[in-house]
Amino acid sequence: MQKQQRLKTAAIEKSIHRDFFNIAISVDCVIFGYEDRQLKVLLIKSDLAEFEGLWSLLGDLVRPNEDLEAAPYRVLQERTGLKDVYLEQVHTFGRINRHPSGRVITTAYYSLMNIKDHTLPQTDNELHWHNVSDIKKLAFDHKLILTTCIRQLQDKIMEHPIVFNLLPEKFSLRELQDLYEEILGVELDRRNFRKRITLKNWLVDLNQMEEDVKHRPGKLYKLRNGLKRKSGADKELAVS
Amino acid sequence: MQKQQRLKTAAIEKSIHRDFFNIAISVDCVIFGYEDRQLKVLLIKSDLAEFEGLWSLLGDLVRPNEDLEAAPYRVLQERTGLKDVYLEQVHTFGRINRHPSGRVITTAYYSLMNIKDHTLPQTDNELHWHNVSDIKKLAFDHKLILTTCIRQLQDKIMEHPIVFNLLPEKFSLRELQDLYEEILGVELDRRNFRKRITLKNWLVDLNQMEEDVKHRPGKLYKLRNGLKRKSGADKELAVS
DNA sequence: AATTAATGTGTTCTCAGTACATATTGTATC
DNA sequence: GATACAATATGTACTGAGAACACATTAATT
Repeated sequence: MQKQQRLKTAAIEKSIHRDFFNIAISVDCVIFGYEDRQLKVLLIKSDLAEFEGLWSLLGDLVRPNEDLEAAPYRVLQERTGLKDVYLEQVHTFGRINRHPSGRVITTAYYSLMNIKDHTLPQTDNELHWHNVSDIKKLAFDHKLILTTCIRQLQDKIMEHPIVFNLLPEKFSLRELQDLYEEILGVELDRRNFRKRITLKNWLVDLNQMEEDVKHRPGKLYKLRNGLKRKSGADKELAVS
Repeated sequence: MQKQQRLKTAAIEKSIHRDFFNIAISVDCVIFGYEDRQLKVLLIKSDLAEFEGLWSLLGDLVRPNEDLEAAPYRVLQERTGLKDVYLEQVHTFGRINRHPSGRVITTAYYSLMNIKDHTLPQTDNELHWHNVSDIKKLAFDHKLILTTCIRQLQDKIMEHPIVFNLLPEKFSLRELQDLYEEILGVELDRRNFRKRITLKNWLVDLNQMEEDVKHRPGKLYKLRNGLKRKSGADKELAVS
């Protein structure tokens, strides 16, 4: 077995020069947005013949001189212009035939952003927000990746103050509850929801009221300072 | 931006033939065991000059015709002879310089196995169990990987019946509690622990007693049928 | 037979989460 | 301007998991 370990190391060195070990690695970003009470995801038209007419996640190959964690940030900045976004690594997918052009293993990240804060580059009309609930089929294994990310998002939002990345700075409790209901796919009791949220001490009452609403305006809140993490994806930079 | 997408696909195709995109991908396995009230991990002596005298996790490059998820199973079988093990994907690590021999991105898995059930290959004296609490430094970024896996293990054991993979088939509640205390790094109240565990309905009372213990023997239990998953790592095979 | 050191079990308390009803406020309608 | 409407705002009782805590039981040792 010791021999095997040596072989392994030798193989790593050779892999830089031999086709045999050539496996590409990419990142794919599930970019969530929220608008009109709908959870949305940013997709781009696939340009592979195999997937004509299908949409796909935003992704790119990891560059040789780029940290893995840096790649999704780069993709996001290239596509949306956004720099400071919430990003989280979710899972790495590597079935042999998941990419028709060759062997590509991909690490999936999800990101949460406020759609209204930044308009998409107008030059690119192949880039659109899609309602998550309308998505039936995607290119590659991207539907599976999307599903995995949604599940992880659902598991996290009650414990961690992350959904606020999807909302404007000021929001009402009703807006917040709508968002939770949309992500979790369930209806929540208004009184209990308020209690749970206020108990967590995530919010600051701004002593302001909603404007331009049809009925009685609600109070406005914002996320408490210090809770907005740019990313949960930098485990690799943390102290060991 | 549309152009960029085309470039991306072209790049994927070229990457199979060009050195420029040559990034190797490996898997590393954090193989946990438990013996003498100590959480252990299986390590191998590193044979890289850069890491002389240091230990490292068991890993290998992913093969071109091998699903990513299959790689850690192969590594485990090669190293330990074990086939049916609990395996879970944890995180993918890809800092540029994490491997001295070249650019290698690695996906980390952890595994839980019962040390006594299978002796290690005697041929390989560079392969040993180490107490997790004694480990200070490892080769590569393997200490960080280990820490990440331990944290994930801690997060999971109260909700999911997985630690039983570390125990013999029959065990007493005291043994189980010792194991939980060792993994979590805390002391637990015996009465509350029993209540929490029995409430989950994971265990079957075997109506047998411990033998060869110095004092009053305790009852023996086993994991209920149907709860022992071989793996939680096959997300990619699940229904989308 | 007495001692020891473990196993085995029950009660109370706290707190988060759930179920549920009524008062209040601003808008829209007549 | 009075009324209806539709949303916001808030309080109370119930349930169940988890934590704090004390005493009886059993088998091995002396």
